[in-house]
Amino acid sequence: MIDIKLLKEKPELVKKAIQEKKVADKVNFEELVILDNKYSELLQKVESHRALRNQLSSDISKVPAENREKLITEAGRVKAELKELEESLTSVEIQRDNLLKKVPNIIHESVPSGKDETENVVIKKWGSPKKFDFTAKDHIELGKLLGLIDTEKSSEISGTRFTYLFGDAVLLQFGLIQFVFESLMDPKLVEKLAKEVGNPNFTPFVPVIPPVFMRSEIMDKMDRLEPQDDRYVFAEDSLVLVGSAEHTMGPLHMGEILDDSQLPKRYIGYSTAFRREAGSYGKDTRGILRVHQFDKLELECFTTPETGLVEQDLLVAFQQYFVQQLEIPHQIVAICTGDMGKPDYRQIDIECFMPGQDKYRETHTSDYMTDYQARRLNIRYKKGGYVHMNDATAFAIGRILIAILENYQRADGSIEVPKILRKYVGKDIIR
RNA sequence: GGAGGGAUCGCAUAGUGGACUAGUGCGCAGUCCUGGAAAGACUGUAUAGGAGUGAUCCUAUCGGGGGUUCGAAUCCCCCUCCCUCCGCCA
Repeated sequence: MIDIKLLKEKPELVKKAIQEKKVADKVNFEELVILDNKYSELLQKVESHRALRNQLSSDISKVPAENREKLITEAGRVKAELKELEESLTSVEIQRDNLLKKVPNIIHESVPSGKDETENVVIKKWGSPKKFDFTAKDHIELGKLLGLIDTEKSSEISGTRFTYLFGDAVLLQFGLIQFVFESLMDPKLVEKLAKEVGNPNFTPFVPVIPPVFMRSEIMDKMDRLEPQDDRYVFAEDSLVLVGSAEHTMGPLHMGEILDDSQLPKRYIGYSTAFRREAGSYGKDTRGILRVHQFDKLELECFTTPETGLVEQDLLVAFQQYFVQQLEIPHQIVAICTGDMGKPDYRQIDIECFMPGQDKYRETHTSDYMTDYQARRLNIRYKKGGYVHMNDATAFAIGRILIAILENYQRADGSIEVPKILRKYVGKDIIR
C-alpha cells in the first residue's frame, strides 16, 4: 500500500502510476481524494467528541457521588453521538482503504513508459547467441533423449504442467543451489559486487528454507494474493501455497522494529513455488518453462530507504554474476511502466537466450518495492519509518535448466556441464 | 485433537474499574563528577494522526477484533500466537 500522504504531496506521481500500470481495477484518483478529505473531517469530529467524553468521565471521578447523576446523563448523550460519528468514520475509512489498496506503487523516474512487454528496454547484452553447426534441439527433446525430464509420466500422475526430473538434472539442481549459497555467503564476493554498484553494505546473505504454506491474509499484506486465481488455496485451513519464497520471506520481520545496525538484512531462500497459471492456458504448454510447481532460489532484502535502490543494483549484479558464471548469453531488460508489477517502484528482468526457441526468455526478475509491502506488514526501523524491500530471483531452477541444456548441447545430443557446476555434478559431459 | 498458563514502552517486569498522565529496573542519550575512564548522581527517553509560529495541547495504541460501562491494561465474548503437559507422528 502506498503512503496516503503521497495523494497530497505527489499527486502527479500517483496519477501516473494508476494510468500507466496495467492493473485490472483502476482506481479513480479524484474519488479517493474526496474520500480521504471526508475521512479527515469526520476524524476531527470524532476526536473532539472523544475529548469531551474523556473530560466528562474524568470530572465524574472527581466530584462527590451525589453530584454525579447529571454528568453521567450528559456523558451518556455524548456517547450516543460519538457512536454514530464513529460508525460513519469506520465506513468511510473502509471505503478509502479499499481504494487505497488498489493504488499501485509510484514509479522510479528511470523506468521507461510503455503499454506492455513490447516496450521493455534492453539495457545491456552479455554474450551473443551461440551458433551451432547442427540443428539445435529444445530442452524437451534433449531431456527425453538423456532421461532427465519426463513430462508424460507426470501428466498421468499429476496433470499437465508438472514434471519429473531424473539423474543428472537433479544433480544440476543441487549444484546450482550449492553454487548460489556459496556465492552469496562469501563476504569477499559480496563486498566486490557491492563496491562495483556503489552499495555501501557488505553484509552476506543468510540462507533460508521457508514454509511453503502461508496464511492468505499475510500474502495479501505482501500484495501477492491477487489474482487469487493463480493461487492454490486450502480453504479448510485458511492457507495458501506460496508462488515464491518471497511470499514467506517478506513477512519474516512483520510487526518488528529493526535496529538500524541490523540493516540491511539479506536472505537467500530456497523453496518450491506453486502457481495455478490460470489465464495462461495454451501459453508455453510444452516442456518445463511454465509449470505449476518449480523450485526457486530467491533473494530478499530489507534496507533503509536511502539504500533501497543500490540494493536492487546489488541484486541485479548478483543475477548477472550467476548467469555469467554459467556462461549463458543474456540481456538485462528495464521493464516498462505497463508491464511492471503493482508493488514495484523499479523492475529489472534478465532474459537468457534459449536456442531451442531461438529467443531470449525471462529467467530472472528483480523487484524494488520501496515501502509498499512494509507498510501493511508493519516492518519499521528505529530511526523512523518503514524499511524498503527488494526481492529478486537467484535461479528459477526449471528455466535455468532449460537454458543450460539448450546452450550446452552438442551435435550428438549430449550436454557439456558448465565449468562452474562440474564439481557438483561430478562429470564434464551428460550423455 | 485434549487440559492448563501466558502476551504490558527497545528488553525485563509491576499493574483486578476512575490517583494509569502506564510504575520500576535494564538499555540508550545528555549533563555533572574525573587528568581520562569506570562507578555514581541528575535529567530525558514509544509510535501514529491532528491543532498551533511556538512552549504545548487533543486523539488513538497495553497481541488482534468485538462487547459491557459515564469511564477498561484491568470485566465479558471471539480469534491469533507463545509456554507446560497428554495424545498422535517423520
